[in-house]
Amino acid sequence: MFSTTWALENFVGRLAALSPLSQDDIRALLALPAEPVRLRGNFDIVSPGEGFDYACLVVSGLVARYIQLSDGRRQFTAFHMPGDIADIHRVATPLAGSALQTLSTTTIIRLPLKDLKAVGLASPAITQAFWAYAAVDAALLAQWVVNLGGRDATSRMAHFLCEIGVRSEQAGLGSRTEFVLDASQSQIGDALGLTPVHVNRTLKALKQSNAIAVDGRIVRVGSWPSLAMIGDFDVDYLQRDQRQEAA
Amino acid sequence: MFSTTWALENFVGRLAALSPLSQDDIRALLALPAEPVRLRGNFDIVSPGEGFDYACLVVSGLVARYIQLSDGRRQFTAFHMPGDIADIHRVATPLAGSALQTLSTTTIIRLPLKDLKAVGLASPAITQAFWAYAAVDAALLAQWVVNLGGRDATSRMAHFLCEIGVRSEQAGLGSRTEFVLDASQSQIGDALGLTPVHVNRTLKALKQSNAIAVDGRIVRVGSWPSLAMIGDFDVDYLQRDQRQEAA
DNA sequence: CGGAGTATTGAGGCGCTTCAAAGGCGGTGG
DNA sequence: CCACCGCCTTTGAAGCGCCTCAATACTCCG
Repeated sequence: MFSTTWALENFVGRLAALSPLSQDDIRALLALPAEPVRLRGNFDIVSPGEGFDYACLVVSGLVARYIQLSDGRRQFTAFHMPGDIADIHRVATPLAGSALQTLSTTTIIRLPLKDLKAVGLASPAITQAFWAYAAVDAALLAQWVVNLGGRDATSRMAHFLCEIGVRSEQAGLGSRTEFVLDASQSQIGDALGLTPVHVNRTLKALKQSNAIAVDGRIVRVGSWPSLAMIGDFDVDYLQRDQRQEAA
Repeated sequence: MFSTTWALENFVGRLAALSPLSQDDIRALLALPAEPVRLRGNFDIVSPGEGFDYACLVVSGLVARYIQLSDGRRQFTAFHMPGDIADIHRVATPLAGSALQTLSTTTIIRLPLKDLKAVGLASPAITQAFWAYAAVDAALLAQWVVNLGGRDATSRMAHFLCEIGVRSEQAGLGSRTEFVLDASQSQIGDALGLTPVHVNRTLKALKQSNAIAVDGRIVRVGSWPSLAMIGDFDVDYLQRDQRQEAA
C-alpha cells in the first residue's frame, strides 16, 4: 500500500468500476508519468486563485480542496484519500476555482494536465470515465451542502465520519467501522463549518454515546447503525461501482 | 425569450462559449427532440431516489436540485434558470443522487439521456463541452458549501443574491443589479439553510441598509459593490466564458 | 368573498461561538 | 537525554445568532 504504482492502480481500478475501459485504455492510464512528491502537513499544493498545470493523485496522507474566505478562514469542500485524484475537474476547465492543501504529511503524484487530456483525446471511453469520476465527486459535494445546510453539529459530524469510513473501505484503506482520519480537530472544523472547540465537544458526545471511539488518528465505530442513524447517512450516494447497479 | 428554441439556443451558445464546438456539433445539439412541458410550482420533476431517463432543460421559470433529509426537510443544492440544463451529470452517471423540483410555474424540455449520449458519442467535442458545463456546475456547488459553512445569514443571503444576479445577466435574463428571483422566502430558506422567518429578517436588514430593494419577485440591487462586499462575493468563479480567459 | 399560502413581526430559548486557561504530546536543540 | 516549545486537545463560562412558537396582515385565486 501507499506506493506510487499502488495509488495509480487503485485509481484506475475504481475508474474502470465506474465506466467501462478497454485493456488499452487501462494500459494508457497506467503508463502516465508518475514522479511522487513528499509534502509536509498544511502545505498548499495549489494556492487560492493560482493556476496549476497538474492534477494531483494522492499516494498517502490526506488532501483537502478548499476555498478561502476574505477574512482568512478557509472552508474545506472535499477530502481526498490515497488513490483519489483531487482535481480531475481541471482537465475539463483549467479555471482556478478551489485551492488544494495537505492535511498531514502526504505524498502525491503530479499528473500533467496535458497528458491527461492526451489520453482522453485518444480514447473517448477515458474521457467518459473521467467525467463519471468527476460526477461522483460532485455528488459528494451536494451531500456536503446538505450536511452544512441541514444538520446540527452532532449529526453533521456523524455523517462526515460515515462518509470517510465508507470511502476508506471503498479505497481498500480500512473498514467503515475502523479507519484512519489523519486530521486535527481544527481541520475537521474547517470542513464542517464548526469551531475547533465545538468539534471537540461534539466528538466527546459521540464517544460518550458509544457511537465511536477515537484512538490517536484511528476512528473505531462502536455501532455503525447508530452512527448512520445520528448522521442520517445514506450509503447509496457514494456507490461508485456501476457494475453493482447492473447486478 | 422563453420559447423552446430560445432555451435550446441559449444553452448551446453558452456551451460553445465554454468549450469549442464545430458547426456540425452545434447543428446536432439544436436538432435534439424538444417537446416542452408546462408544470406548476412545487412540482417534483424527479422525486428523491427516483431514476429518470431525461435531462431537464429549463425554458422559463425556476428549477431547483435538492436532497431530502430524513425528517422531511429539503436542502436545495442548486438553482437553474432558463437556458440551463439542471442535471447534465445524469449523462455521465445515471445514478439517482438528487431530486429536481420546480419553484414557480415552469416550462421545461425533457431531453432523453440516450439522445444526449448519442450526440456525445458522435462527437468527442460535445462530451468535452458537457463535462465542462458540469464542471462549472460543480464549482457553483463548492461555493454553495462555502456559503453555508463559512458565512452568517446576512452575508450568505448577499452572496446568494450576487450569484443569482450574475447568472441572470450571463443568461441574458436581466442584469446583476435588476433581476427576477421567482422563489418564496421559504424556498430561499431551503437553499440557504435558514428558516423562513430568518430569511425575512435578513432581507429586511439588507433592504434597510439600501443594499437591495425588492418589488414583488424583482430584486433591485441598490449598490452592487456593497452587496458584493457583504456577501464576500468573487465574480470570477462563475465566469463561464473561456474565451474571455484567452483574451 | 372566503381560503390558502406568503410575508411580517415579537418574545423566548437553545446551539454554537468567543474568550480564556490548563494539560498532553511530539519534535528539536542544547 | 531531558528540557523546552509549539500545536493540539480538553474544559469552563458568558454572549449572540438563529430557531421555535405564535399571532397578524397581505395577496392571489377560485
